[in-house]
Amino acid sequence: MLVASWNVNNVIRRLDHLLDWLGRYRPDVVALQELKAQTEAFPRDALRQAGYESLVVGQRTWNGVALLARGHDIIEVSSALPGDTSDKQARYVEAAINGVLFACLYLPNGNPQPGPKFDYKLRWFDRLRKRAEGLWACGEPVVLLGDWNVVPTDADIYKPDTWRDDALLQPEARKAFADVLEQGWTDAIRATHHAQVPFTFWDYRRNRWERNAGLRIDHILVSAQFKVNDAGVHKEERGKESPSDHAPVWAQLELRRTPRATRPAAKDRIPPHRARRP
DNA sequence: ATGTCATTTGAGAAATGA
Repeated sequence: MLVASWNVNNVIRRLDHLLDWLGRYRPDVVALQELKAQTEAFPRDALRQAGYESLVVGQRTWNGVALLARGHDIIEVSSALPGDTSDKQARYVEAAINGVLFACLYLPNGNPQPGPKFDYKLRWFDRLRKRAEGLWACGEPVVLLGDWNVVPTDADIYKPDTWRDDALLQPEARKAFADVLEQGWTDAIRATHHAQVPFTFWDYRRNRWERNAGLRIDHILVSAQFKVNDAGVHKEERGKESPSDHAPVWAQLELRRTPRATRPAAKDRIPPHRARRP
């Protein structure tokens, strides 16, 4: 199963690139962020003609997330991250697709820091950590993917020192990400690239694309039921004319034959009537 | 502080977010 995540930075402006990319790679499930469009304005029909059903949580001007699926229904689980009903920003959508739970997320950027925006980022991250904990424990295969707006380590950025004060590198944000990973999730890019990870974002300013001055802030985390066969970044999308400032990140996943994290193999299970005997 | 890109407000240029 090929899954991918892409912060498209305005889905309407990026529609041609998106359709072209979907046609070339045919991912099974796609998470989109920064739609910058209301739900009614989302190009649902164009995507359906390309073979994709969509579940959209849109918002005027800012934010907006969506899940796309090819050949399977999308069963909505949640259109908001639990934990704060007063939070109206469209940053989270969760759905079941072909027996797998997908959480598409767009974490707050948090700049400038310190300040209220950074506080919001950390609160949002804490709510996500709690949700991830519940999803990990539910026993189903789960994929958490999106724009996490966090550079996990200094190895995930071209030159950390010039970004040291940025919200994306703050120790509190890095710890929040590490705390989610600590639950057991596998970072698909990290697991397949080890020391030399690819970047996923290159700021529009200061010729950062031309200089490959990038950051790794888009992440795909998978639960223990999955084997990550391969993962990467479709970097060429960032080199196109009028690109998003992010490139798509992808992972080729396979369900393990024996989901050990869920339950033991049949031969190892103790029949209930014998287990109850003293 | 700057840069880039796009949008919003409100009617041109400035602020906002990323």
